[in-house]
Amino acid sequence: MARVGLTVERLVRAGADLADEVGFDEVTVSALARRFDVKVASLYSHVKSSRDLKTRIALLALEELADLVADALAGRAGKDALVAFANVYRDYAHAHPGRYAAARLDLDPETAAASAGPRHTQLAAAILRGYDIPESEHVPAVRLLGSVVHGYVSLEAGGGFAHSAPDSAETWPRILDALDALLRNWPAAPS
Amino acid sequence: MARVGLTVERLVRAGADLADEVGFDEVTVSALARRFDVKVASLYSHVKSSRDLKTRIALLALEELADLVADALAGRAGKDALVAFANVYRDYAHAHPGRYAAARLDLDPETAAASAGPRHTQLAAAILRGYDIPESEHVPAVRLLGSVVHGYVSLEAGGGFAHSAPDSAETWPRILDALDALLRNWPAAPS
DNA sequence: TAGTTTGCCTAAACACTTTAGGCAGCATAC
DNA sequence: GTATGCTGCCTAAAGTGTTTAGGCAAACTA
Repeated sequence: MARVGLTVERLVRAGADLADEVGFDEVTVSALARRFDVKVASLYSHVKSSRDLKTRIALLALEELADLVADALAGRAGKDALVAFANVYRDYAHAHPGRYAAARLDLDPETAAASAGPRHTQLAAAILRGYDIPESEHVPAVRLLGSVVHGYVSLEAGGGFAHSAPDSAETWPRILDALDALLRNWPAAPS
Repeated sequence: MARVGLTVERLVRAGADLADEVGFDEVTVSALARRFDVKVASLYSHVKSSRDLKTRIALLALEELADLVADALAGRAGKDALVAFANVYRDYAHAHPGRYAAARLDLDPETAAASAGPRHTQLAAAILRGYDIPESEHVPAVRLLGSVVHGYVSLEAGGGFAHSAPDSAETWPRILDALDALLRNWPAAPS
């Protein structure tokens, strides 16, 4: 019985690759075992359950994404930063659809709090430093930013823009122009 | 063998209810059979497969939503229409989380084209009539609108805003204010 | 080298999906 | 009012995924 050298890390990484290939919903403990040419039960020493595996893949994706965003934002400000920020998500979703889907998995509150999720919020907030938005409006502005980026990327991934012209790649820069314009002219809060 | 009177319509409606109760991912032919107190195999005369069932639930949800949006938009224009439009989606997602998730199912191109999906696009486009946006910018504007609404609602549903103040219900009106402001001051396309 | 840990195994129970083939309830035709 | 046929729900069975219990051998540790 040759030992293959399974570890949680290897399993999670392979699971993420599998997700990118066949879709996050298709990631299964069985499929992962096949990929390592190992019996299914063997994985259960490393991973508690199918749900646990998926959660770990989600955490990996969130980390990777946060690292990429942090890199992209370094040394940029204003629209430059905004565009870089948004493109990281969109490019990642295209290059790693399974991982991106994983990053959208509903985590339970404690897990979510310990994940890279909050880092994403902070990074988004950092972009606002390049714009003149009152502190009190930062939360809604960050949420809008996240909504637009996630919304566009996810509708695009779901084929929502596939059957109308022009191509979704063409309208994307316009979306960013609009977002930049909005942040430059953020409306005053009503009295 | 008392006949229960299964029909595709009853199954799909019950499936949608089930989705709202336990989550769309948990909707299963078996669970549906249990709900009708009928053997699993019996459902397969009405529904081709589990995938078929889910697709039909998705189509139902898209129809319901489009009808609600159409109703809400009747007799409204400008920001009034925008707010009504966005609220339909958000309220629907809160009241019917499973149906809303179903509406986001990836449909194959032909099915998607025959669904109420295109109606959603048309309804969103109708909102722009209340704003002064050049025809050539309608597509990006509609996509932005859809992205913000879907993005916010889906991040909210995923608990993305759950662990930061203020409550997501409080920032929502500000998001709509911002969206309205953006549509009123849509940036000119770069030369 | 002996003992302990630990990695991967076999075996088995349980759930969901899907197909094949059977029998009985119901509607129609006479 | 009975015969005929369709259809709805059934039983049976095979395939796949999840998960747990318990075993054997490989690899550290002394």
